[in-house]
Amino acid sequence: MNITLDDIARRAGVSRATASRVINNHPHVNPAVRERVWQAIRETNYQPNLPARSLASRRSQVIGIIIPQPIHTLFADPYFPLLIEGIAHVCNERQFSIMLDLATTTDGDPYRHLGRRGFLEGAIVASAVEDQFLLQWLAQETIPVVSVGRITSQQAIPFVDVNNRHGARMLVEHLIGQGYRRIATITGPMNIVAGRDRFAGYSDALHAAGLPVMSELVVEGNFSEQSGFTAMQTLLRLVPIPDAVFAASDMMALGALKALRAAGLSVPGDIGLAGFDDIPLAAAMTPALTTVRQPIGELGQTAARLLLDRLATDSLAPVTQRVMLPTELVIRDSCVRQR
Amino acid sequence: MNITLDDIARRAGVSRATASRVINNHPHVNPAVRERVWQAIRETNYQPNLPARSLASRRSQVIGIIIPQPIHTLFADPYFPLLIEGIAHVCNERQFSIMLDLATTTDGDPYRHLGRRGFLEGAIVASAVEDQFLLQWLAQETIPVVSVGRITSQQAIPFVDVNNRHGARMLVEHLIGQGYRRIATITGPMNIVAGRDRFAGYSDALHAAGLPVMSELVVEGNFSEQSGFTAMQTLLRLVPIPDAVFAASDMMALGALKALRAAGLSVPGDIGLAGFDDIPLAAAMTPALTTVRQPIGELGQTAARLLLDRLATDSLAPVTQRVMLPTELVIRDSCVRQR
DNA sequence: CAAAACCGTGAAAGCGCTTTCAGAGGGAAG
DNA sequence: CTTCCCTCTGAAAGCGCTTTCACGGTTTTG
Repeated sequence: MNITLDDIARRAGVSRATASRVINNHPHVNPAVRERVWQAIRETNYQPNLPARSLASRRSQVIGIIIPQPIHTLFADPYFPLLIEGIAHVCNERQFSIMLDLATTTDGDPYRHLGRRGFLEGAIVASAVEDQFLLQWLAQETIPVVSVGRITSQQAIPFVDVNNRHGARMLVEHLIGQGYRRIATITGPMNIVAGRDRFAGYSDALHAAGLPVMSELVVEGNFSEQSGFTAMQTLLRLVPIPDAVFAASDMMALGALKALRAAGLSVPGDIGLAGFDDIPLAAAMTPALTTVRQPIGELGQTAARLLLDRLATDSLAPVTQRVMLPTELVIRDSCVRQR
Repeated sequence: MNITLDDIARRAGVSRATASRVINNHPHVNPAVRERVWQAIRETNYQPNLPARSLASRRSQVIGIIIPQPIHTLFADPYFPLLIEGIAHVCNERQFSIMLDLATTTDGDPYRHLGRRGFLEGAIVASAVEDQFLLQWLAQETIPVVSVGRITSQQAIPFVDVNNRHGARMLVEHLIGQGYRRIATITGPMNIVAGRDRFAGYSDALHAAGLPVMSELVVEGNFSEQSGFTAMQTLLRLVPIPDAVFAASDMMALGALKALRAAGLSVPGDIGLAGFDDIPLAAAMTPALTTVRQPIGELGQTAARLLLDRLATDSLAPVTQRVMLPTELVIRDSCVRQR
């Protein structure tokens, strides 16, 4: 019923093997023959059968994206869409398909063994909370994995990351330079490397300036707007309140801003505010948010390239690659010390 | 190297056929044998090879979700995540995987023929702009498709939808009941049925009340917050300005609200505002938004069930099913006529 | 000018599963 | 005691492709 490679071969007067070579762009095929085969393909509008191809070649041309978070939280923050877009861009170029593992992100069995089952050739894992499921999966899975952001306990996994610590430090040093002294921070989740690193950068800057890190000024969030709102409310109960706040993500900064507004405080008039990520929204906020830019799309592209390059070279050597992308301080209006 | 079904069969002392029967829960297998096979599977931690299974059975257990929009717009609105979540829920229950076709939503070839290529067993298409690509794809693809929202020109496609027209009418009648007379609307895209229907409901309500539909009071948006903002700015240039605005999506209502605030107008003090969708944000806005609730998650679940049921019955008869889900008027604080 | 290298091609052997078919055995029906 | 019909099982034939191997023919090399 469906057109198969045999049909094409017969139509072009060649063997199945040759037809396969043409489709896969293998060398050593007479140009005239090559053209005959292509013509047959065009005439019949032939579409190769993917499962058959996967079975025979052991390559599915599909990679998975694994983000261990509920799907709605996943899309509340523009970070992930931008990351995925970067990945998708590279995958499209190289004719790979992407499977967003939604089972992981909803209520299904997390981490079904799509790799061992021959479905995925590789996977990109992002924003990895180091939970038991993830580690178990990584241990059992046999396909190449690239991580966006490091996973502490799995040093063998290639990753692409930004220098969170350095970026955060630059930012907080900027705050100190503006004259702020009682600087609070709303951190990311401390079970994620990015969360810990940005906090470390905050500490670094304070230490370097001879300022103490006071635990009352440190509140843990989870990168979401809501958590930023709540954390800010906590900070506002301090006496005196902080004179500036470094939120470890722009979305948390947004939440914090809303809490400040609700409390009748103005930014930067009454209190300075800074974020991290430089999502598009940051520039559009009032006041425009001072933040640290991380090249999110590039992060995705790089991760995809790392993975696809690895898949292309059949060398089984575990190429442990690490790529660090630079961050950049973006100074806007949300933390200007008023005299 | 990898464990195959043959290994399992040998280990359990049965034929490959029997092992396959056990795995697929076929009847007519001796319980004792069944248990032996399961034990072998457990002991070896066997994972069946998916491509091989697809090839042999012609069923991949994967469905596609196709939303013909750039990925970042896709996630700016909570509508799609909620829809996807609904679909994912049902798919997880039935051991199906979901492929979010990101090639469609980014810059790749839209609509690769994943179905004809044996990769997808079925597809759900949502928010379908009736462009040439979509129609061409629908014409060529041979797998079952279910649509969320109708596609005018393709009446044969089963769909699940809400009664947009009726919902919009109820809402606008509520506005009229509040005493508003100069009621503007920011419509959805008019090349999508939902956009046209909500506008039709608006017209219905005005006609029924003997009010004219004035073209200056109708501005087309595209469901996005940004478009709501822009459209509201347009409406604010009218003299006099409208006394109420019906935005055909909550996100557009949010955009409109921001434009009103920027113009120094208060809602509902100076102007009434209403939306459509009842996304979680609607209740959280200040003022809380009066809107029309559509059961987004249920929409996704129903679509998935329709598709999966269809796949389960091998009957080739094109079962054209239509499901309409109810909408509900949700009255909050954004359009209360002040006396 | 023989040997070696290379090019272009087809036959055939799988990849790991599902599914049909046939058959053995046992109990119920005639 | 046949005949028929279940239940359970294995052999075998694919599903549609890739890839190895072998082989003739043509070039290049020493």
